[in-house]
Amino acid sequence: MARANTTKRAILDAALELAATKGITGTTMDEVAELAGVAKGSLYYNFSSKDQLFEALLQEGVGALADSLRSAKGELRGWDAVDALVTRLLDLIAANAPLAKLMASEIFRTDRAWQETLFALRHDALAVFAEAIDETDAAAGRSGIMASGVFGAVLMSGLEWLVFEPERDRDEVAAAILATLRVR
Amino acid sequence: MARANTTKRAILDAALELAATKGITGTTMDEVAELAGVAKGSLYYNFSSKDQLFEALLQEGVGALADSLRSAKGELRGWDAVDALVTRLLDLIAANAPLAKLMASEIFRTDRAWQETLFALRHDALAVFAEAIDETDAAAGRSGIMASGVFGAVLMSGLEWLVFEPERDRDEVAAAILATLRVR
DNA sequence: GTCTATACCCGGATAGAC
DNA sequence: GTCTATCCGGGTATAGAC
Repeated sequence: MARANTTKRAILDAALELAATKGITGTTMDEVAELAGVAKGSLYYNFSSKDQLFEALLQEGVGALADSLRSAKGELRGWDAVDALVTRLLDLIAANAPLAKLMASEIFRTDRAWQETLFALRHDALAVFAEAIDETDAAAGRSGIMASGVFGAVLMSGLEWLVFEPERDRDEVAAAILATLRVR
Repeated sequence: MARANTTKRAILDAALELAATKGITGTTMDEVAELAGVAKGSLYYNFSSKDQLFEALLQEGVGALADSLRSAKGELRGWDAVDALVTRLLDLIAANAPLAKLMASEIFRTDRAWQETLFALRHDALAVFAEAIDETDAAAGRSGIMASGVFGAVLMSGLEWLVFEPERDRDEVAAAILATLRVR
């Protein structure tokens, strides 16, 4: 069982790294097995199919993201909370760029086997932003759209930074994002 | 030649529609041929490969997007220009949701045959936003990051609207996006 | 310029030994 | 629980008739 868990871990890590650059459909089970250092048979011992492997991967990754956002909000309210969430999300993206890339490319796909799962996870993460925005005076019953906007701004700026301008430092990027948003 | 052009058009339209939901890798040439109403051989007569077909598709789509943004900016400067660009981009997304989905999923891929092409197009589109931001007093040498943020906010809010909350009306969505941004 | 038919390979999944 | 070997469907691309 401990053995199984470390194998599972290796498989999930390999799958994430490959999918971040090649996409999920573009990643083959052979490649995952090779990078994980296990035989292909072991993939299918630990996961029932390729779809189920990537569903587990997204569940773990996006679930952890939502949890971290919730803890970042803590007792903060309104724009203060949005400010803290933006910064936390940027740090999460920086610490897990492969997951961020994968989210960016999967978030609007509606044909996947794991669609329901991803939709729920996406909702959990955005709900934290929406909740904070609802505590401001700008929400006006459209905090869902606004939450997506803030999330999208951070995601795209964060990946722009990591992929195309990695020489910049984190504080500068955080400040740039906050400068475009009506925070405070 | 006129014949070839209409065939090309049908192929490109079919390819875009399919790729918007299934992704490029997940779209097969057989499916494109069937939806376009032509035989598979005609695909390869008009485009040398699947990669080249999708490169042409992105070139056409993102190129037109950049042109439209530039014309929306016109003589406007600073926050007024950002405001106009946000609204125009939202309209472009609404009018061409499949392209918007495709962009969202392809923009951070770095392993594609058409990587160079897409990078240049992406730069053209973002440059219009960056230029407007540079005309404000908030740029501080980081207009590239800020432009990505604004673009990401509009793209994600726009797709949130079209994919998950289509009952809202366009003006409401535009207002919600602008309300999250420090415009004016 | 468009079609049908086919070559060829690669990817997901399974069987069964160890 | 992990391996190797293999099956089989489906995918890109090409050949050649019309």
